[in-house]
Amino acid sequence: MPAAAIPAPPWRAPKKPPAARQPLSAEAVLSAALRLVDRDGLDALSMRRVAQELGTGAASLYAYFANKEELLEQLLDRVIGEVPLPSPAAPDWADEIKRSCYASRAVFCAHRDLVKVARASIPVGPNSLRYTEAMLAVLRGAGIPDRIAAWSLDQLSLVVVADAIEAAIHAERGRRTEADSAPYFAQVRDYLANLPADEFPNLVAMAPTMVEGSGDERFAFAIDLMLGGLARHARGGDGR
Amino acid sequence: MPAAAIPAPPWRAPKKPPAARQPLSAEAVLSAALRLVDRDGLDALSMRRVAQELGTGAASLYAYFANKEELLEQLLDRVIGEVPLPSPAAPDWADEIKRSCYASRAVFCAHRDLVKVARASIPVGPNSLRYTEAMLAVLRGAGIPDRIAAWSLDQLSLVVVADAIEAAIHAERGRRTEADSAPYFAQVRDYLANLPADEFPNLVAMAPTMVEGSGDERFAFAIDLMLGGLARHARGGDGR
DNA sequence: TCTAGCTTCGAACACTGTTCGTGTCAAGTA
DNA sequence: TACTTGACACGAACAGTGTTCGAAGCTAGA
Repeated sequence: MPAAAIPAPPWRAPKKPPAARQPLSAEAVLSAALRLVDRDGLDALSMRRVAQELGTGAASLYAYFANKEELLEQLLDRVIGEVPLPSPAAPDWADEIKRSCYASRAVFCAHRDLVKVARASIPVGPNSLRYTEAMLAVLRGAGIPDRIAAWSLDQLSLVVVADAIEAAIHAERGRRTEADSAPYFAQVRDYLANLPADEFPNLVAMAPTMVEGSGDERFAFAIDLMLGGLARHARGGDGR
Repeated sequence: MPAAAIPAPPWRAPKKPPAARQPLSAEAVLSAALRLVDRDGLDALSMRRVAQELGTGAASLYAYFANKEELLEQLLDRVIGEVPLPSPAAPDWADEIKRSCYASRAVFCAHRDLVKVARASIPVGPNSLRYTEAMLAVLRGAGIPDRIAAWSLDQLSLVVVADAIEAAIHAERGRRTEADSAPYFAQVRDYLANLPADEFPNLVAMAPTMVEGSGDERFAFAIDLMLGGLARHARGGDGR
């Protein structure tokens, strides 16, 4: 008669806990990756850690993404999908563009430094395409010629991304609010003010000005500068 | 009588070949690093390979640079030193600024993708300071208010750097000349043209326009857009 | 001549992205 | 029901990274 309940040999036992994980998919990987970036920042996003978040190994991810770059690309597109699309029916086109730029910046800043991956400016993801389409509709609706519209949109995106990256860098270094940043900017100002005045007369004189203005103010200025140059191409002449 | 010319025991011998190397210095490290970037690109620049270029080990570099970031920072400043400074005595300030932006772009592009390291926009190296000083002199000389001058300079640098990065990315992928790029752009154009026309009417209609214009033309447009917005702040009103 | 301090750097650490080959399991076929 | 097939999963390994430690070698001062 066989002995009941023979314990499994311990050295052969461990297997793995089923972990109750759903069967893995590109969607699940992206969600895990985004969770990780939001929690620990872009530098913490390694293939191993994403896999760990899903209770698996790094090799499994390569079934859904050719490489890390592709994963990041799709992750960025997913975030861009959070940006509300501008409406071509808005009464003031310039205002609508401006509002949309602010919205983009806000979305990027809400995901730590993920925006750093936005390098190659040509957008290919579905959400990026939708956004580009909507922006083009607004610009063309304002009577801006196609060439100007296409190139300006490039430049606007560039400014938004660059500004979001800068904001993210500051935030990562603990300068999240204006109050947090004050000591840092004061330091920069003092450094500039104490340069040799004969070689750097302008920098010395402008030291306070150089660090003036909040991130929001500088961003607003950049967008306005761009739109100011753009307005003269819109319907109705030079746009003043 | 001692035997002459006893060969050293081979198993203890190797030591190292003197390699006729000068005693290592921050300058020498930077030169080696720049040589490496120019030859093999930024991705090839690892501490080990820079050290190898100098016939030593990676650990030696840390006597001169706190870390890789500091090395890259100084490397970039060195390259910025190659840009000729704009002259405040130029007859047309806008033209001088434009010329300087072109010169910067050319210098960046001459060093492969090194420009990618230009992220934190606040410049601290001596050459960056000299360049900023000279640009500020031109802008202030044009009667542009200090705040506007400071913020615009930020934006101009941003555009120059971003454009140089984009050019570098294209170049790294073998699209160095316009002829090299043609097949790639044709591909992008066809992709856009074949999107569903009901969801992307503007992108489909503008497909040829989206890829129109050489890198130089687009860069010129970006700078002009910026200067167009800036001109209205210069002495003499809105600058048309 | 002997010591003190500085420069140099081999070896090691803890990571990274990516690939290979095995292992597992469900569906389809005989 | 038994067997095969194919897709998915993933541990282990590879070649590389930035950085640190501690032991050597060298030079200058006593």
